[in-house]
Amino acid sequence: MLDVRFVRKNIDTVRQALANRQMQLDMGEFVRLDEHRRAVLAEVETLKNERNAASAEVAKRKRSGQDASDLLEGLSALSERIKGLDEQARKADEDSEAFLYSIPNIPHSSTPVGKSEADNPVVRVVGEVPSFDFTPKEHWELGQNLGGIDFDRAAKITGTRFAVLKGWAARMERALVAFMIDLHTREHGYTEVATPYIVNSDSLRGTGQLPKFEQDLFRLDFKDYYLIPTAEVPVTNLHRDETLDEADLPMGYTAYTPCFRSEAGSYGKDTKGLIRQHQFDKVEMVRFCKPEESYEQLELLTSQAEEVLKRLKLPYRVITLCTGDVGFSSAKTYDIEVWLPGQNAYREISSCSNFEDFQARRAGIRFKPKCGKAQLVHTLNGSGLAVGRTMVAILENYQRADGSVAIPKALVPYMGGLTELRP
RNA sequence: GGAGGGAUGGCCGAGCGGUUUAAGGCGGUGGUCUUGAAAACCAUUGAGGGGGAGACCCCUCCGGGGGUUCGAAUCCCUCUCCCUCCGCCA
Repeated sequence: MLDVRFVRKNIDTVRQALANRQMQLDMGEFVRLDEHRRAVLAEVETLKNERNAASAEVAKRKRSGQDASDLLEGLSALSERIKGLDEQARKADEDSEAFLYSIPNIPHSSTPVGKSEADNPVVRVVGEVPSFDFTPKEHWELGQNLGGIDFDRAAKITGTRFAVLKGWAARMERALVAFMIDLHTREHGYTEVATPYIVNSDSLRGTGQLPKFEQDLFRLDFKDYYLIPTAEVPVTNLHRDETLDEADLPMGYTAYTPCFRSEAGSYGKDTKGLIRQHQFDKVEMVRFCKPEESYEQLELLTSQAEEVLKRLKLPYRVITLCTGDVGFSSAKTYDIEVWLPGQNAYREISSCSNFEDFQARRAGIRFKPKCGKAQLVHTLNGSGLAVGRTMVAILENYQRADGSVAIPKALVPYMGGLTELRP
């Protein structure tokens, strides 16, 4: 959420940001709602001031045993008027806040202006794309031939967009999680956390999934609970409504969690394989920092996600999401795309974003500087990495002509010494 | 599932209709003292919103929501969460 006072004073900046994001939103409506809200507020506050003064006078007289019935006479009516106006003020507040919640973050000046994903510039290309003297297979074929990935039984147990991993594949998922978490905790200074996979709606509002993206979530038919779409939600909300110590910043958490997404609106997209599942595993990194350091923190975070791919010797490229493609809450996002020989394409495997104070404002996450008032932190997060897609990338990049697949050296210790998979 | 107890500022904790503009303590910050530090003492120390060029002023906030009242941290209803005991349970 943006600062209401910022929006009020910089309405044209907001309009430009919306245009750059290819979004239609009538900011004139916001101005009307905001002015109405302040007018009602001014009126009700004047009356409350009157009432408070009169009540204090009543108290004073009663204490000294004097009669106060003349004062009491009009007060009942005044209170009734306040009650009515308070209701109007509440409504006006709700309306303008609802509008404010629908305004996306302002893209950072370094976020390139563009209409769609076609305009995302490539920042760097890393690693060598492997060449094959045979036609490389796609991962689902490899995975099924090697007896590790079973989509049919998953469909029986649950439905489409689920997978059962068996034997080496189940172990590889566990190995990848351990490998990534070890890297981030031992070498990148992150604190590992294990959080609930179910969160309440306050948490989802805090990170910006609600109110706008309810259709992407699995909502439980129990209380106000949702399955998490990413560990970003529980981990960022660890510090919701807290004031952090300046000395602790910047700080980072890493967490492994499954993620649950309804994938509403993506019917027919990536229907085969592990790329787009209702449930997938992900290792996430979340950072909290001071405003002035958040862009260097974004570079750091991105490099830490890239390090996973470097260690696994998987070729990838980094792109900057342009204004037309960057997420609702993000001011700047780098996507890391891994090379998939079977698809002959780069596919997203990590997304690293700086939300500046957009989430912190919603979630009430502050820090107290040595001198001065508490101010909002900046929050960042990035996948480090999506585990299923990492497995996809290993299968496709490490495949051989005979259908066997080598295990990346860095992963061998985590696979109990296993160096290759054979049909 | 049953029966009780609780939720107050960064933290602990008093308050149980109008001298609460939330006592007191801890912590934080500034100062006095000191070569420096500690101790002691003094002062200061929440958030959100609105108005104003500014000095400042006003409104709201004692877990959430609703009610009673001229007036609610305080009384009533309701929800959430935490604790204790019983039952069930990985």
